[in-house]
Amino acid sequence: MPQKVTIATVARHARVSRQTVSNVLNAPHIVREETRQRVQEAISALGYRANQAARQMRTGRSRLIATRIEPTRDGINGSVLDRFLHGLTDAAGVAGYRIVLYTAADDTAELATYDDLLGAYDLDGFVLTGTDHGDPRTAWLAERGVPFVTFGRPWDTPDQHPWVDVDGASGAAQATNRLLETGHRRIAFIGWPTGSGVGDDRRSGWRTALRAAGLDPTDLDRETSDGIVQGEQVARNLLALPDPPTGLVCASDSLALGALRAVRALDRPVAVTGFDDTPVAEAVGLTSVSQPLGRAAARCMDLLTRILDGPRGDGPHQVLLRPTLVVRQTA
Amino acid sequence: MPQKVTIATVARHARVSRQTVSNVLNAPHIVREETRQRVQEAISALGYRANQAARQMRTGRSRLIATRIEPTRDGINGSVLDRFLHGLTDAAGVAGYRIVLYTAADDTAELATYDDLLGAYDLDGFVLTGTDHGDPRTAWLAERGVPFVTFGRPWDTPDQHPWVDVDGASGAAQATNRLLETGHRRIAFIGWPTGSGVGDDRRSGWRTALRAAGLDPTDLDRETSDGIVQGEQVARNLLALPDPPTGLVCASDSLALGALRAVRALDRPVAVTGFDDTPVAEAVGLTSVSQPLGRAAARCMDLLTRILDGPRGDGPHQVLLRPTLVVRQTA
DNA sequence: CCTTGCATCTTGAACGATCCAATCGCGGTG
DNA sequence: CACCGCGATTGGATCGTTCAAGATGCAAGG
Repeated sequence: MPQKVTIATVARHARVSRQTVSNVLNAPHIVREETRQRVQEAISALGYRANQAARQMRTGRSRLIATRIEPTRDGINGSVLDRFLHGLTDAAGVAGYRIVLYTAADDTAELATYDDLLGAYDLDGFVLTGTDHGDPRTAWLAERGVPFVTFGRPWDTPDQHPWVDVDGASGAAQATNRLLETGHRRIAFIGWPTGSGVGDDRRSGWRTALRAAGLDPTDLDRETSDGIVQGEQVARNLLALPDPPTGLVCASDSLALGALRAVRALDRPVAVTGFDDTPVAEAVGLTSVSQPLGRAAARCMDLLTRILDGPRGDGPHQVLLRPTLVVRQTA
Repeated sequence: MPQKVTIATVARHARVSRQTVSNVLNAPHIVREETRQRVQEAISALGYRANQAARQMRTGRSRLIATRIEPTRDGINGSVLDRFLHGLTDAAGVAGYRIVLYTAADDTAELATYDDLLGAYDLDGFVLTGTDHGDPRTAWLAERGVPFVTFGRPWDTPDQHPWVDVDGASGAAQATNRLLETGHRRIAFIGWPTGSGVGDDRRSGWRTALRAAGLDPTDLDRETSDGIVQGEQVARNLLALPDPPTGLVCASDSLALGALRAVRALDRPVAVTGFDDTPVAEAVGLTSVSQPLGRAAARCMDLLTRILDGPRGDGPHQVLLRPTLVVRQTA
């Protein structure tokens, strides 16, 4: 049973005072080089690790960042957050932080959880995902001066806080352009009801791309809630038009999967693209828009540490990343 | 800017000593009822929350539990861990713990991370997932007396530590029996190479079910690494036999998806079942074995808190849960 | 009336780090 | 030779909590 190694142990071993050891760790430049090395050797010889609890008590900083883990609603889209979370954990580790998870049934419960996490664990900051119009969470956090970054744009308030997002319009445009390049002229969009920031963004990309090609998007724009069944129904509907589309750009892989089912019933080929490049897309060979989740997570941590670790060279506080189109069999 | 509320603030407000407040929180039975209520009122009136860092420094307990988040290897199976993680976070919250994430490139890095987490954050325990034969992690942790639970059986050493697992043999047997009940007599198994605990377990379930029905599994047992392409290839091979199987029990949804592709090329119907009931299975209508991940996570936390929060009524330290078969179109 | 025991509550110290103010050594200056 | 300035180092106080030991009050027992 090895004795506990504290800063005092290291100090004795290197024949300096505790404060000098502390300085070596927190302000190396004010310690003479020779002394610094001696202390460093003692640290690694003894396997010393600063006790976070003690440090936190004194400094009020925990080096802990919270993020929420969702109850895998759809199951398909869940994997997006899963991958983001992995990237976040990685990036946090590099920056010397750790990710703490929490769940919340609804918004009220979530705010209560914030209070708890801040009060009991002295969390340094939050990473929020899936923000939508009029999100109460950002206001709550901003009000209390808690550092946070959102993955997802604040759709109402312009740039009140740091965020990272993926350009959904660009993604949808890329998918649409791919179809245009392969000769399609009648390209429909299957998306969510207007009103959701993410959904409207993707829709606008499709619309813009069509218009840029001199085509009219009227009649080809459909709205439905997310899901395979819904996608199939809407797609069937579209394909029964007098002048049916030959390409379907979908706002999610779930919708695209449904669309694929509708297409399979036909004898003519219809191109389909999805969104998010979920494992399902890869499995069934669905062309889909892939979000750079690892990079997004890294940028989130970057923005957050910039706030936490003091005013470093500024750079932008808002980051918009471009997704890429992964071309497979369906388009 | 509200003043920080400490145990001393509460003590003053309730006109008792700090220690009495502490007792109300940690050992309510030794405080007079009347006093207890007065303190409780002060606590809620002031919105007091015990500072974890200070508590941790004194007790050496952090109420933090670590678990690893994997780099979504296959992508399909990733969602299993995702759902488990969500359940774990929930269960931990109820028990008054929080989940901290970490990643690790390889086993050596993982052990180093353990050291770091224990040294710096004083973690209370670990939940390990995906244990396999001769896992170095369990030995390392056990050696140092660190509390941990594994989700997944230790396949070599019999019951050295608490674990929770899902009965893969039962799952495969259920899938096999379903096919037997619907009239199938030639039922093949597509699994992973022998040597992996999980894979062998599932294979044995299929074999046992066949034997119990008086059927001979010889010739119908196949081994391949996980993946859609691999599944397709092996299935095609099986279906080309002189006396081909009419049902395919697969060790994973990935393999089953591949098998489905092979089947689609045929004109006769062949039943296929998968394993893990991933979102993909639901998406394509694949019959699959569903693991009770939420319950598994809850049992993990239960076993862990039993170790951490002192000797409660024992009960078993090993839990084997039964999966259920989700019947869809493919079988 | 004093002792004993029990229940209840209070006081001082400790956990391990950082912050603060004071001290030390040392070469240069008046 | 006393003094100064400056960088490097030191000891003490501090964060908020729990532990260990001591104090208090009350009732029963001798």
